[in-house]
Amino acid sequence: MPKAFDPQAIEAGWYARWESDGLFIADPTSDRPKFAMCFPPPNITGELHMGHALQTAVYDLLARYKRMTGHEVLFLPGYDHAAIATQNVIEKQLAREGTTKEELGREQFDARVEAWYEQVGATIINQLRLLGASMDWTRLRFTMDSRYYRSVMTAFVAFYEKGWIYRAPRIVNWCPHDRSAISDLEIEWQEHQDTLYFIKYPVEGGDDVTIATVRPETMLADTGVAVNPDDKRYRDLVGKTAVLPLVGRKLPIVADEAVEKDFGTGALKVTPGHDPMDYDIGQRHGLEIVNGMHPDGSMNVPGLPYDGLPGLEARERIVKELKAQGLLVKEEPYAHEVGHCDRCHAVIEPLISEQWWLSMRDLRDNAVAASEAGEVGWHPDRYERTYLDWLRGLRDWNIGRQLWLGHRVPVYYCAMGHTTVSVDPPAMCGECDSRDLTQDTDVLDTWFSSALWPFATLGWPDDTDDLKAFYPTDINCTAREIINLWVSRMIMTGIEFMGDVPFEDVVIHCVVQASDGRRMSKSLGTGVDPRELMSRYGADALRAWAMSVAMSSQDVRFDESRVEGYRRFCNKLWNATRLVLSSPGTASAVEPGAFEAREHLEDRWILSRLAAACRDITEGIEGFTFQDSINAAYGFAWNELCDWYLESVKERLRAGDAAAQDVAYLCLDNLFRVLHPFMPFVTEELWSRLPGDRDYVMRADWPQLQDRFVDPGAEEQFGQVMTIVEEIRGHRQAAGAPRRGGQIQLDGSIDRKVGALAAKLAQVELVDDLEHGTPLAAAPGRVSFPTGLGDARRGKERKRLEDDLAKVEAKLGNAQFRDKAPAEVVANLDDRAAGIREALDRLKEQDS
RNA sequence: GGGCGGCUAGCUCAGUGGGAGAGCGCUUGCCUCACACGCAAGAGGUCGUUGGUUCAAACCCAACGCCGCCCA
Repeated sequence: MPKAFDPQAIEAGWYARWESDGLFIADPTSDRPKFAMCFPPPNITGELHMGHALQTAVYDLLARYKRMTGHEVLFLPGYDHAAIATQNVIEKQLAREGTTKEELGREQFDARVEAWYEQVGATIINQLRLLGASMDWTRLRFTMDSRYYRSVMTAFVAFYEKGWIYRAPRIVNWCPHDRSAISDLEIEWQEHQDTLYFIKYPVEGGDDVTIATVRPETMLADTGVAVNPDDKRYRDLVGKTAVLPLVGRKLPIVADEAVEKDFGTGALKVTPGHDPMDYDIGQRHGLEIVNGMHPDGSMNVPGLPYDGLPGLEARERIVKELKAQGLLVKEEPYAHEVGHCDRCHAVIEPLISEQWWLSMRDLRDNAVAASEAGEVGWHPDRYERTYLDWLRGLRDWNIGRQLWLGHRVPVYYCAMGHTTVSVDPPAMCGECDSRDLTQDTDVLDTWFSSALWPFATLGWPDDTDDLKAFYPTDINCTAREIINLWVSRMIMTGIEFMGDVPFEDVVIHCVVQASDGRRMSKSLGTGVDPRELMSRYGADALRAWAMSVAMSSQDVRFDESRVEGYRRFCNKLWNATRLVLSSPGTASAVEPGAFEAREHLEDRWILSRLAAACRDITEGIEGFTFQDSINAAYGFAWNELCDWYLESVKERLRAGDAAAQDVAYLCLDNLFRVLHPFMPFVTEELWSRLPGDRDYVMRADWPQLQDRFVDPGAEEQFGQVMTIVEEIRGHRQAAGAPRRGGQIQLDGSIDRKVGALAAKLAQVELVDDLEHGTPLAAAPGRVSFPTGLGDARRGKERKRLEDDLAKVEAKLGNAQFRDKAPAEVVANLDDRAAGIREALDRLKEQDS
């Protein structure tokens, strides 16, 4: 066995063996309890980042744990087409090549997209394998697969037939670069330093009114002026007509409560075609809607000199002209938040546009009710509010996108203007039998298809075995920013099409930040590549780190040294195994029955600790507090098993002591089982090296040690050993004595086993009588070293004890404390005080 | 603007009402036949600030400050 653990040497081999032996494949006909998770489709726009690594580690932990606890596990992988993001990537590629998608044409463009999906899909899958994700690759799904496509069409048609999908003009977030509507959730807000322009609009009859705006170019599409009905300043103007400068359009002046009196002048120019609030005001007062902008963001004002100009250029010229006409009252600096497309970063323009909408009323109400009824568990539970707050304020969903990439809306028009909606392309018009049909050019929002993920991947709308066996799934794990985008929509569609929520629990993991405390950013170069980490530290180390932070708080700064720490932990496990394996003879068993007659204190102690560790680890997983599990495993393995137990039994192991071997193997065997979901590779490797006929730890049973090994007496006594040993070592170091040698004497009140074990571990000789020695604080007894007494430490120890005692006594001296505190708290403190006094007395003996 | 989270050792973070913790880093001593990716012993903290509740506050409450995230 090599001296050091080398992750590269073992990882690929084990993954290939698990996979070729079919360990990842789910059997829908199994009679075991089912456990299913449909892995979220990672965006196929690039490579996996730390967030994906973290999320995958959580999923795979649960998958492996559930397999070991007797479940039939489906862990289904897949990815989505990320229409807008992918189209952006391809367009950037084309731009670098000096061409555009329009020049290329749809067919060529589709081919480019295909090639990209193939390339990036393979990269993503490869990275999930490197992480050790035990996914059922025979069920890999992609949102653009023909089967999945059909699910999406079926959902659209079903909604349409219910009357929930409709086409209507509304204000949308328009990305002039992508020339598509985008979702509210795809907007990034950034503060801009802009100018607030105060512009005078003449009013028929000789008056005038001044409005304030940051976007003067939109005035060309103004169709009204609004003031607050309570605003006394403008009361007389309501009902009159203003005249739009530069254009001459007549603008009714209306009173509307939506107008803020305190903003600007309190008078608002109403542009229903370019502002959501203005649109609403326009609807209430019957104002005309003018669309003043082309899809590329340039001005659409035929007959005016600004027609066709880019927005900003138009703004400059308009301001200049207003100045010339004396209509620009003043300019003020103004800071406000401006929306940008989170894919291409273009400034988003609110724009009136004919779009496909999905009514949210019933879907939303059902999703709210399901969560309120406790059908979905949230971890941490505070995220339920994030979800509910968003849902309650939810408006109809704009599901259409004006892109080249995605699921085409299954709506067909004939020359007569009839509309046919159909899952499969219809041969003829449903109304007039015309065969001259054209399909609507809109595609669906990627989230519309992803919303169907937990059942579309299982074969819906067909009533498949998978669907019957595995729906509803058990867990969805994701980042909190995905709650609204995706989780809520899966819940809505799951209830609608399957009659049940798509998963029982939602687990929200933390966000990994760069070391500067901000989001990792590719453009700033603050991102960290999980593959690089794995190549340096191994997948197990990365996963163990991920589990130590995933659920601990909502953000975590990335700290490479912690990943490195878990690689060292792997190496520690490796060497502990090496030590035990090097002991002569054949271990008799891994069968716990052999341990009924346990003589050695250290054996009883470590088995008791093993049971405690297994319990803590299991509880951490069940409660989604994975950091508690990994901490318990780490602490047990390193601080208890390696530092104390193996040190205690080294000689016995070397001598081929069967009991020590049995206990050591039992500890390692169970430790590797409970660590397997956290660190699958190293545990599989080491478990396979333990004696006996072994299958895979991956399909071993989860330890059920329960109370069999719990032994409070042994814990108490071994605790005594540890404090005595630590004190002797402290004296030794302080005295500058050599590493071994010296004598201790302990009173008869100390158990013989405790004394012997302590002496062995502290490398001193246990004697019955010691003439000159430093008294111990930890136990009645003395220690001496060949080079001196070793009392340099004594003064300090005494000070520490005295300080401690003072604190405790101060508390105990408080009558109100004795009066009101619970009896056991008082008793505990009394005990502590007594213990400290005893220790101090022992130290003082020396002085007398 | 609304919401959420964080502020504890030099760094990254645990700790939810009664004894301030871990990993890394640092200091000192050790290549002790599992491991120098190691062993042992140490140093290091008015637990963001100010009030309040309580016999008792890192922990509960209020206000404030700073950092970050989500949403509008």
